[in-house]
Amino acid sequence: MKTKAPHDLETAGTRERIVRTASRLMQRQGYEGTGIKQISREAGATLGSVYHFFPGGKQELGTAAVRLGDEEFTELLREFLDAEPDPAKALVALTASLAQGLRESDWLDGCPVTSTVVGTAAGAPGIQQAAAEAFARWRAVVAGKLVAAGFAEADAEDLAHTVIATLEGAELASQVARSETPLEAAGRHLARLIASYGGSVRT
Amino acid sequence: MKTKAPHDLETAGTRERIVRTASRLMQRQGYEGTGIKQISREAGATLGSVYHFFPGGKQELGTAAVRLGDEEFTELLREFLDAEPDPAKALVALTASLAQGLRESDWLDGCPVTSTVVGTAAGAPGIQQAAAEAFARWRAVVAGKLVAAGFAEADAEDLAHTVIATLEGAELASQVARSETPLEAAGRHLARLIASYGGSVRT
DNA sequence: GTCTATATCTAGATAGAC
DNA sequence: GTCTATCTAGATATAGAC
Repeated sequence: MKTKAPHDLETAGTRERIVRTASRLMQRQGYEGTGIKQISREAGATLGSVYHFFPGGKQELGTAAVRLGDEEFTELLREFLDAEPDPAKALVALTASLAQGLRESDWLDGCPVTSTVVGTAAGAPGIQQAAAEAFARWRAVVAGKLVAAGFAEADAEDLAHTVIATLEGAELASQVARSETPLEAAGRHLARLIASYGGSVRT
Repeated sequence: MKTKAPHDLETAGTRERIVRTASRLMQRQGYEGTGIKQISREAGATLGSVYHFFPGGKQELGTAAVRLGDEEFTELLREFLDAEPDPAKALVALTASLAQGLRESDWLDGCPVTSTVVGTAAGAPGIQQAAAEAFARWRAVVAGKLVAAGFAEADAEDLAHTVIATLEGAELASQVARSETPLEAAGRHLARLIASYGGSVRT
């Protein structure tokens, strides 16, 4: 990798400022609800710069935004899974963190990938594919952790599907209900499900 | 109830044709991606009729569309839960049915409530509230079934959160991945989770 | 790479005849 | 209740100077 991504918008290059602003706006307003002019304005870039870096227009921007959301959640996932040997406990901590993030944003910042891809399946295949790749990567990270914790490969990949699906659904449910309860319950129940394979976590 | 809803668009009244068309389009394209003119055209109604029945404009239409999706999924949920005494087995059958519906629509028809509400949290509180009510109703239906199957009230309501969240997330994951696997795994794992409370289902 | 100006189109919404 | 015509504002995207 040649380009290192600065973590604050001020010192980031123009292209990166645009992608990050697009991701943040689409996370809150969805793909169709976000305008390129709004992105360029809030990113502190001109419309010409946006089309300079993204000649494919809005679809290319949406794809880049989904990929950024992919990377960010992959990192968060790894962070929590690496911090705790027991995958069940790590998932409980992760759901608590997701709930906290939602509440702190006044329930506005859900999953950026989900928010961006929903409602685009018809006319934006690049975005849909980028979202599919994100989900697959997250599943692979979870499955890897489960294997490391002693699960059989087949069980781990199978469980990873439900872990990711439940995290997504619970984040959505928490956002809609404006309540930590769905995510909190999801964390406990995923831990219980994992423990049912013979692990040591009791809930 | 005074008005009975006909189940085919041809014999339905204008107002109902509009709501059903709006729900179907927003299910596929999202709220922001669906235009009122497109709705009126595909519903076989004029723009004047749309604004006659929905003077609140697009937001009122979106709210009505979410309520329709609420009713439809409530009915589907009851249908599957009533057909089978064991809630775990009923959920496995339900996930299979959801997966079949997704595949048959070429992965276009996900949850109409989710598709409509995502990306509208900011500027359409009525839609967000209608979606929250839908999720709450579905949870109540699931919790009622679990109580009837012998679960303690607190466990039932707690589990219902995760059942609904996992169904939502798995339907989304299946749609994005264009694969039945996430829904199929969700059904099995929810059954296993329920069985872990001392039930009789083995998976 | 950045900027301004603009072309083209469609959105949501309204007015008023019938 | 239904229809057509229209208003205004915003969208995506492009052109071309700097």
